[in-house]
Amino acid sequence: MTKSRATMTQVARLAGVSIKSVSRVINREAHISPRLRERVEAAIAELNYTPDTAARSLAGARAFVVGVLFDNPSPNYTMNIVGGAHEACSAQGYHLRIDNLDSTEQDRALADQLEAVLSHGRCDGFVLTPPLTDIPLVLDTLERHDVRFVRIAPVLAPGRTPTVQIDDFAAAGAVAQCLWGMGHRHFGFVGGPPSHGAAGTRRAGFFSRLKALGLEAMPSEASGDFSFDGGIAAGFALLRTATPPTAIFAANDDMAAGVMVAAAQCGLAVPRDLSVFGFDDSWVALSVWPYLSTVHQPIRAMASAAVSLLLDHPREALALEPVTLDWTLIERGSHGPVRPER
Amino acid sequence: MTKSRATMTQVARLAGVSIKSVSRVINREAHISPRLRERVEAAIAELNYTPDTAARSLAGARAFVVGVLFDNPSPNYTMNIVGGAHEACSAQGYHLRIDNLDSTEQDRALADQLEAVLSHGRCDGFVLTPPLTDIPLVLDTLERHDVRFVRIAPVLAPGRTPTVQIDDFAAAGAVAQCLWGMGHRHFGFVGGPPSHGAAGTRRAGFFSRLKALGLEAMPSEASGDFSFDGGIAAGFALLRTATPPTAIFAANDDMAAGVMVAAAQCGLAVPRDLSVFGFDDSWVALSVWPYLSTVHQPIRAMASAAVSLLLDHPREALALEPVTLDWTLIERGSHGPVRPER
DNA sequence: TTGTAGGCGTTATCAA
DNA sequence: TTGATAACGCCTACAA
Repeated sequence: MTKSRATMTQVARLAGVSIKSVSRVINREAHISPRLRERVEAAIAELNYTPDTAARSLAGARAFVVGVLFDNPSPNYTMNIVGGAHEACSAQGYHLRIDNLDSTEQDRALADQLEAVLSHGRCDGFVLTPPLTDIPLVLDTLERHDVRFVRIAPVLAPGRTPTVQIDDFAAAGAVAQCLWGMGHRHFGFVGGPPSHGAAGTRRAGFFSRLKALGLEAMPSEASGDFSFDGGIAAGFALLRTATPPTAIFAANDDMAAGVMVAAAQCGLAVPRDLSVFGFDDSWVALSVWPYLSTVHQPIRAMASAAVSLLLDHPREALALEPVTLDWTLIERGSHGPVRPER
Repeated sequence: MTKSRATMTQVARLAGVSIKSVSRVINREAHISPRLRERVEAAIAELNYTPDTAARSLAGARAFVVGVLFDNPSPNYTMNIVGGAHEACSAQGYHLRIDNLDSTEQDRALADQLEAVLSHGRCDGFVLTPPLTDIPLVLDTLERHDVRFVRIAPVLAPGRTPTVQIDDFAAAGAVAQCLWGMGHRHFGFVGGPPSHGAAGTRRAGFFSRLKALGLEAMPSEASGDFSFDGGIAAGFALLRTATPPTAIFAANDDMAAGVMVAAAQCGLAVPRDLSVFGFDDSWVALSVWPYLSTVHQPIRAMASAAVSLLLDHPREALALEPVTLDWTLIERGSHGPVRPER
C-alpha cells in the first residue's frame, strides 16, 4: 500500500520524452510544443506524480521555504497570518517557517536575532508583519542581506518595498460615518503605541471624516497599547469626565473589549449608553457581549497575497505598487443610535 | 557579505578526514574515535557549518518535515500548538507542516482529506490534537498508511499510541477542592460536546472530588459546545433556576467567559455573587473582567514534547507510556468565597 | 523545440 | 574505526 512516489524519470519514460522535457513542463518554461506538453501532463496525471521538493531545492536555486517574521502578541492575528501564508505556500509546494522576533530589544540584540534567523537555513523570502514592518533596522538588515520580503500593512515608507494592505484611513472614516449617522456627536478615540503605526492612520481617518462631517469638538483621546488592559484604562480615562463621549472608537478589538469593561464598571450599558467600535474583527470581537462592532480586516487573505507576491514574481520583478485588499464594516451589537439628551 | 554556506566536503578537507566521517559525527553514529570526532567538531565550528536539509532528505530516509493535524476552532489553542511544535522542529532542523481537517465531515470525506494530506508530500510524523485524537477513522487511516504520530491529550484508547497529556482528572479535582474550600456547596458544571472527550474527564474529576469531599447534591449541569455562545446559554440554564449554584466550573475558558456574560445579564456580580472557573488558561482568560480563574495547561510545552517524542526515537521505539506534563491552578479574579446565605 | 551530460550536498553500501 | 564510490531526483548548462 505504501507505493513509493513516482519520479520524473518514470514520467519521462511513460510519456516517451526526455526527463528534461518533463522538467520544462513542470516549470512552465517556454518553447514546448503543445503536443509534448499534453503527453507529459497525461503521464503526470496517470502516475500521480509530484516533484520532489528536496531534489528541486538541491539542484536548483530555490529553497522552497518562505518565512514569516512576527512580533505580535495577539495569537489571533498571528494565527491568521500563519494560516493564510501557509495555505499559499502549501499550494505551491513551499514550506513555511515562522520566527518570532522581539522588537522591544535593543537595536543590537534585534540585529542579532535577525542574523540568527537569516543564517538558520535558506529561505526564498520573508513576510513581515507589524510592528516589524516599520523598524528601519529590520528593513535595512534584510536589504543588506539581499533577501526578498513583502510587508503587510506597513506605515513607514510605504513605497519602499512590496506591500499588502487595506485602506485603514478609509475604513476608520467609515466608522466615523456610521457613528455620525446614528446621531453621535461626542466621540472618544483610543489609540495605540507609536510602534504600531496603523493606529495613527486609523486615528487620522476617523478624525478627518468627523471634521469633514462638520464636527467641531474633536474626540477626546486616550492611549491604550493595543492590549485589553490598556483598553480598560483608556476607557476609564475617557468615561470618567464631565462630558463623556457617547461613542468610542478603539484602534483595535482588544482595546475595544477593554473599553466595554470600563463602561460596565461605570454603570454604562453598551450600546444603550455607549457605542463602541473596534478594528480587526479578531477572535475577541465574538468573545464579548454584546458582540463587538468592528472593521473586518482580511488577515488570512493578506498573508496569502503576500506569499503569492513573493512566489509569483521573479527575483527583481516584485511590484512596488501596494496590493490593497478590501475591508468590511461589521455592524454587530456594540453600537447603536445615540440616546436623546436627558 | 553573502558568503555561501560551507559544505560537508569543506569540513572534511579542513579536518583532514573523509566526508563520510563528518557525516558520522553529524549523525552521532557509533564507532568513531574521540580524536576524529574532536577534529571534525572543531572544523564544523570554524566553518560555521550547518548540514543542508534538502541534500539530507534527498539522500537519506528522512524528509525533515513534521506535520500538525488540527481541527480546533480556537486560534489560541492552535497557535500555541503550532508555536510549540515549530520550536521543537526548528531546533532540530525540521520543517513544520500544518493541516486543518474538518472532522464534522462524513467519514468518507474525512478519509479523503486525510489521503490528500498524506499524499501531499513526505512527512516523518504527525502530531494530532483534539478532537482528531479521538476519531477511530483517523487513527486507523494513519496506522494503515504506516505513519508515525503522537497524540496530544487523547481520551480514546490512551495506551494505543504515543501520547502527551496532562492529568485532567486531577486538575478538575483541584478546582473542586479550591471552590469547596471557599465554602461553596452549590455547584454548576458546563460540559462539552461528546467529541471533546476531555470534557468528560474534567467532569469526572470535578464530580469525584466533590463527592469525596462529602457533597450530597451533585452539581447541576448544562452543556455548552466549547464555545462562548454555548457558555452564555449554559450559564442562563444554570442560573435561571430556583436554587442557582454559587460556583460554576466550565470545561474550557471560552464557555467560562460565556457564563460570566450570563451572570452579568442576570444581575449577578462575579465573584461576589458567583464564582466562575475555566480550564485551559487561553487568551480569553485575560480578555474578560475580572480575569478568569482557570487551570493552566502547558500547551506549547505539550506540542514541543510531542515533536521531541517523534524525532528523538527510532521508528519503532516510540514509548507507549504517556508523557504527562504538569498543570497549574491559576487563581485570578473570577472566584472567591461564597456569600453568606441571605 | 528537444535532448544529453554533469553536478547539487548528503547518506548508504561496501570494502579496507 | 575509517574511507571510496554510487545513488537520491532534479536543474543548469550546453548541444543538436
